[in-house]
Amino acid sequence: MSVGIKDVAKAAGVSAATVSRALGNGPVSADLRDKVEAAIRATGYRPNLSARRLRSQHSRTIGLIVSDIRNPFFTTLSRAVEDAAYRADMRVVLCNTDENPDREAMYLRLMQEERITGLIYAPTRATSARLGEVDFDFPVVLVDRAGPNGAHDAVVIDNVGAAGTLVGHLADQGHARIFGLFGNTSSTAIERHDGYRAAMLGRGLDPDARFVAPNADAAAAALAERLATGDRPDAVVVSNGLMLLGAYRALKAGGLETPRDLALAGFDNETWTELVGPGLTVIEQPVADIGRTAMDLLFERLRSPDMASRKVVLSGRLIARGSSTSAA
Amino acid sequence: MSVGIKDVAKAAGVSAATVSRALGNGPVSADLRDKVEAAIRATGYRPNLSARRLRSQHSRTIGLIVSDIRNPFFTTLSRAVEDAAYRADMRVVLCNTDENPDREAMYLRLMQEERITGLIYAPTRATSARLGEVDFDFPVVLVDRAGPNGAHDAVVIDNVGAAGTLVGHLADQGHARIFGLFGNTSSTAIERHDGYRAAMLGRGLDPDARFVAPNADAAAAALAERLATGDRPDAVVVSNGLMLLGAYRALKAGGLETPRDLALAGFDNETWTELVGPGLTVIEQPVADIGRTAMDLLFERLRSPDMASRKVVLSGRLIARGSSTSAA
DNA sequence: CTGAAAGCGCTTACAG
DNA sequence: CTGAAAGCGCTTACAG
Repeated sequence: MSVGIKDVAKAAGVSAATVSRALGNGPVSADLRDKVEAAIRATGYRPNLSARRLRSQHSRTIGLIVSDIRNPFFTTLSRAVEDAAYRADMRVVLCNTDENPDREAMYLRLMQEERITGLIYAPTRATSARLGEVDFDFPVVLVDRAGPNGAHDAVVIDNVGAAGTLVGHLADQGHARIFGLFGNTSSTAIERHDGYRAAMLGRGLDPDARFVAPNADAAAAALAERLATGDRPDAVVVSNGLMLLGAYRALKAGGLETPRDLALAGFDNETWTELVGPGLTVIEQPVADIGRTAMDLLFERLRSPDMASRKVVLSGRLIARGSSTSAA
Repeated sequence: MSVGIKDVAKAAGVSAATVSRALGNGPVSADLRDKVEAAIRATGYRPNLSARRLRSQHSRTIGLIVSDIRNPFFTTLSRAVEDAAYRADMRVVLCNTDENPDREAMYLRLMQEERITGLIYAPTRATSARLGEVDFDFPVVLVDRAGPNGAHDAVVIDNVGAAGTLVGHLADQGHARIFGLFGNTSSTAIERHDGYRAAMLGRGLDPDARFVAPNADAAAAALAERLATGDRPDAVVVSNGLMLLGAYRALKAGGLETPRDLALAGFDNETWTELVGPGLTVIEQPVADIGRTAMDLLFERLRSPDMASRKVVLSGRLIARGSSTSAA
């Protein structure tokens, strides 16, 4: 029923090998190449990628494992990865772990079964620590979250530094009681907490942090709870975009305005942060750059498998907006 | 190097056929099944999906072609599709056309080469019209944008009705000069325009519409231009989330506030629409339902290839917020 | 329930 | 440059 390479060969009066060569720009005379191309058009032939991958032992497939594509950070990252992949004539298999180690393990298995060429990977915290012990059959580039040093190539931002910048900015505006809200599933959140804590202590301020699930609802609940205690902080720092959204909603629900009642700042320059009230102060991450750089590292690694592993650290950029200025 | 099914067979003391059966829960005695499972654990065997697909003639792969995963509508849709796919133990190949017919054609070719099981597809407008003529080797379910009637299964919302609802709502608030801004690449935008136009005429109001590229910048530029003409409309309706964002930015940039100077309403209940000013009035689409329904239709179609084609029309829901209330 | 054999649709040495 | 043949790693009738 479906037309195969032999049908094309027959139609063109050549061997299947010649058709294959014409397809993969192997050495074929112009004469035969024309005949093959005509036969392909006539038959509507489309090569079977499964057969090609099996025979050639190249899947030309990039795996991409993230927590949730709906997180704008990963949405943008995935476009950058896909664009780079398709430019290199490769496919992307996208997987969402929802920060669930079981799903993650299942997808890592899938990556093996797909015999992927390489993996771009944001591991959950549980897995991240053990990343030195496992070895994969393909090169891995970690994004957003680095693993044990030296185990894999990685592209991250300077989370400790960025969190410190945020605290410094708030302190410069006269805030002293800065409450920190951090995710509890990624190494990234831990690092941001470390940067927060170090910057607080460095300025003689008391750290006041909480770790919660990295989503809007959990962040909103945690902030509401913290505000209900009576001794209200005068600024809040939040470790990612989804949590920042939750924090903003909690303030709104509590009838609090920023910066009037409380300063608010966090990570990820999402669309809405610029639009609400006087704008929210955020650290902007070079997300598309992270994706492109990760693909670059991957391709270089494929070329030079034995090169020492590299970690590229990009920096976040402080965008100071109304939510943090004019101290209380 | 890599361990294959024969290595497992040898380790377990059985034939490759038995290993294959144990993997695919074919008929295997408990005894041998145990041995095979032990051998798999011992060898770390992972089946090669390319080989399996080639031999079984089932790719267990769903294609998903959308314009841009960064459009929140498609972000949410893709998660719903992926979740349904992985529940059915299938893979998803995600493609972004950027509304570019060439890219689209290339991805349709890719779908053939992957021998996908079925396709969830939001065609560009150029292709949409010719969809009755092409026939694919796999079932297709259109989403967001329907094609020529009866050609394929489809899941859409009632765009004409929803746009009419929006116009009706604005008119009820006392607005008469309602400017409409619509995308120029999708049948969806056309339908929304039709609904807008019909509702305007039905109320004795003069339609005043423009079609532009469906992105934030183009919408912002078009609205700014329209406002510069002097005879300012008192309400603006916009046909999707990205364009609504552009429109909102243009108002802000022009020092205009909503609803004080102008009412604003549009499609897609994106996060930020609830947060800005008094909130933006929008039509919310049941996006995850659209994705799930599309997958349901696809699976039913695979079961019953000859069933007459079905179009499921879901309805959008009006969420009236501050941006449209209290007429000028 | 189990195994030996054929074959899915390609690509790639090998020989010419 | 070209073709005949082997083989990638599986699954699936076929026979027992």
